[in-house]
Amino acid sequence: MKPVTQDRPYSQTLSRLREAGLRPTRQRLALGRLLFDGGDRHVTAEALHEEAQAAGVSVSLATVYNTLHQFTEAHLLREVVVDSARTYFDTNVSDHHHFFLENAGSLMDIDGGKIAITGLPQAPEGTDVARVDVIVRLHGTPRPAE
Amino acid sequence: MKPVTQDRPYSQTLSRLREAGLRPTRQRLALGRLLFDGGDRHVTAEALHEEAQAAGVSVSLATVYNTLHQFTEAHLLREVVVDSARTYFDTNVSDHHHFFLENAGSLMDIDGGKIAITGLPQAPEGTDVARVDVIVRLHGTPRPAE
DNA sequence: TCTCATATTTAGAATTATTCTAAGGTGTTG
DNA sequence: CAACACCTTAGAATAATTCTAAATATGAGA
Ligand SMILES: [Mn+2]
Ligand SMILES: [Mn+2]
Ligand SMILES: [Zn+2]
Ligand SMILES: [Zn+2]
Repeated sequence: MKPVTQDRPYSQTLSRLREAGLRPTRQRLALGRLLFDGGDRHVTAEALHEEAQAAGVSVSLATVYNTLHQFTEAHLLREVVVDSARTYFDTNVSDHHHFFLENAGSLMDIDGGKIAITGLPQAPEGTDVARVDVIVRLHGTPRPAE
Repeated sequence: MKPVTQDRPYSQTLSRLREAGLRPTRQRLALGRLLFDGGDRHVTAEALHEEAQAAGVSVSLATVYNTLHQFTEAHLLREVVVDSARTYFDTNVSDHHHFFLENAGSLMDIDGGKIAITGLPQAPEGTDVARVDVIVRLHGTPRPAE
């Protein structure tokens, strides 16, 4: 009888990789589980790399970058541009927007269905709207009022 | 009788610098004129540096960066984050949003007064909204329909 | 199961935007 | 004009990301 390993197939990483035509390598499976198990996440390459190390998964930073980009091409992730210094990858690929806490560098989702934008001028001749991003930039309040 | 030089005081760069407490150096005056003469502009440090060279103004790239940041602190400029590879500086400091043509890397203003965003959830406890950015990402259409 | 072509990983070098350092030049004020 | 703080700048340093090219793993077929 097989022992119940700590395999957590919640994320169905394996089938996701298959559908995307990506070989289920040890690295991609491990990163996929870190990314897709549990809820929605916003990660940088560096942060995911450290998380992998901490989880005992040996993956190079180059592979983390490769994998994040491949997952993005496969629409398993999307990029969020909020900071010109680092790139965030988002496991939530549905239509949504973001709170960005500039101090902490952390992102929170805003459901796309809850927001409406009116009065947008039409896109210039010869262009198509690829996406509309709303970023609500937040600053921590120094002291909670007493 | 003084010749009519190509000084174009349209931008009132000198008085702007004075108000900001910045010494009107040759470099800051030249960059200020490039930025503020004529209409609203969206520039990268590199692009402004090249423009200065082309205009025969000798300024180092480090000074272009310093100046852009000082102008931003003085609210003569603002930063626009649309691309995680480069920082854009915007001479339009009024409330507005952007079209971003991803192919060309160019920005176009959308008047802030024309847009309304409804349904935004309130900012999390302990945070203040510093700004709301709307970015409409555009892709060029391959062929104009005939 | 073995083989082999192909996909993948990776260390380390390279690239690129931006920032830093520290030394010399400039604007302002008395 | 002197004095000093402010500025500019060349070049080095940083940091995120990409590239290179060599080693390794995967999977289809024998
Ligand atoms: Mn401010
Ligand atoms: Mn960078
Ligand atoms: Zn998100
Ligand atoms: Zn603008």
